[in-house]
Amino acid sequence: MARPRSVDKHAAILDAAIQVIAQRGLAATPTSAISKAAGVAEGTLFTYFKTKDALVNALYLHIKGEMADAMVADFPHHAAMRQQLQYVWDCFVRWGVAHPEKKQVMDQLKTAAAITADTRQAAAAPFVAIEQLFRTSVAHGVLRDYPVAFIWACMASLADATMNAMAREPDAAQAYRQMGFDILWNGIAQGN
Amino acid sequence: MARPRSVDKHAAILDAAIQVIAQRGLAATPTSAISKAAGVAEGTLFTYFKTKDALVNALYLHIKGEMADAMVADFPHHAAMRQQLQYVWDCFVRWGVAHPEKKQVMDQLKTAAAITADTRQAAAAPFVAIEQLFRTSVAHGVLRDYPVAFIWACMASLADATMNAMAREPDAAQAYRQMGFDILWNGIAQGN
DNA sequence: TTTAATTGCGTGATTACTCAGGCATAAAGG
DNA sequence: CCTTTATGCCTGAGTAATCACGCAATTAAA
Repeated sequence: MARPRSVDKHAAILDAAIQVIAQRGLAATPTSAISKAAGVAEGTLFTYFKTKDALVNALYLHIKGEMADAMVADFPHHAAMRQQLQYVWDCFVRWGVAHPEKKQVMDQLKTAAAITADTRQAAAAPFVAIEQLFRTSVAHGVLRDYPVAFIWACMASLADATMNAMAREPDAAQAYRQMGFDILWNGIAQGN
Repeated sequence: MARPRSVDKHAAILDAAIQVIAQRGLAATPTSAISKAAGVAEGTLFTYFKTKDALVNALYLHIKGEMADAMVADFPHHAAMRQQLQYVWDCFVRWGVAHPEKKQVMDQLKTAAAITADTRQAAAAPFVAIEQLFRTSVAHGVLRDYPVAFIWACMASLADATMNAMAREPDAAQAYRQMGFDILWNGIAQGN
């Protein structure tokens, strides 16, 4: 019976937040800059997000969800585990290079006090499938018997370093992508 | 002919900044909180550091310098390269566990817009010795022929993941320390 | 006696969020 | 199909709070 909220505006605000935060840094971006970039009034931002912190948490979930989507699409369910892992790695790392602003924002949000523990937990949910891949690989003896959470953390941190190298030297991006994966694979795969 | 600046106060301000920033996050720590924690007046903080950004940059250099010191002391110059690398790794990772507040602050500063490019470059200087270790290792065929800067980035990121795991599960800290190093070593050492 | 550190209140700038008035939309009723 | 009406979105100037830093008076070292 009333004017509905606009999905477009919701998305525009999140997109604007990505652009502005990537450029200016989270601490230096006032809500006014975000609303202005989104093409809405300052007040409107607060009908879509109760507080700035709420916006930032929503942004975190939004970007993490996109990352997970990119890694799950076209997953080679019947390939060998090494191929599956490489697929996940490639998606991960390519996503970062294809969306540098989003990666920069994630770098900021990772350590932001505004992100609650609940949000961090919820953001991990879409990645259970990949954790399952690790679990299976360990069970089959393909990977060394390390805690799955630790393997995941090592992969994420290596991917981060790799994406930075790819961004810094775009000409050698493909080489770094493979180097990074080789380091990961040699690090965690069971030698024989 | 005049009252000299106090080395103690300079140090007290840096120490206080570490404590407060680790607890509240960089964005949420006003200079007043730092000066209060340091036991000096607000104005005094600004005779030791021109601006808040200057303080933050000095803090970055201070902590990075400490890290480098921890890794260079008692370095086993005549040991095998694997032992040398493991020594560096152990120092690095133990430093993080021994100084959790400092590590937290570094996590914040790593992505802080306040840190200038100059500061980042200056902070890298004390680590040239370790970069040299990598260079030599690559030249001798001990490590794979990857760019030294990339190897360094991978080590730093893996160390970060390892320190987080050690902090989360102190009982398994030693196990994680070794796991992390094994992953690194297997990842970058030349197989034969 | 001179110089500069020290103090802590003052201040101008910034910012997250509010709110009153206006307006668009969806449902109800004809 | 048109009108009515209730609902809640949209706007942007306003506000209270916060903060980095300045400054005039005071104090301590040389």
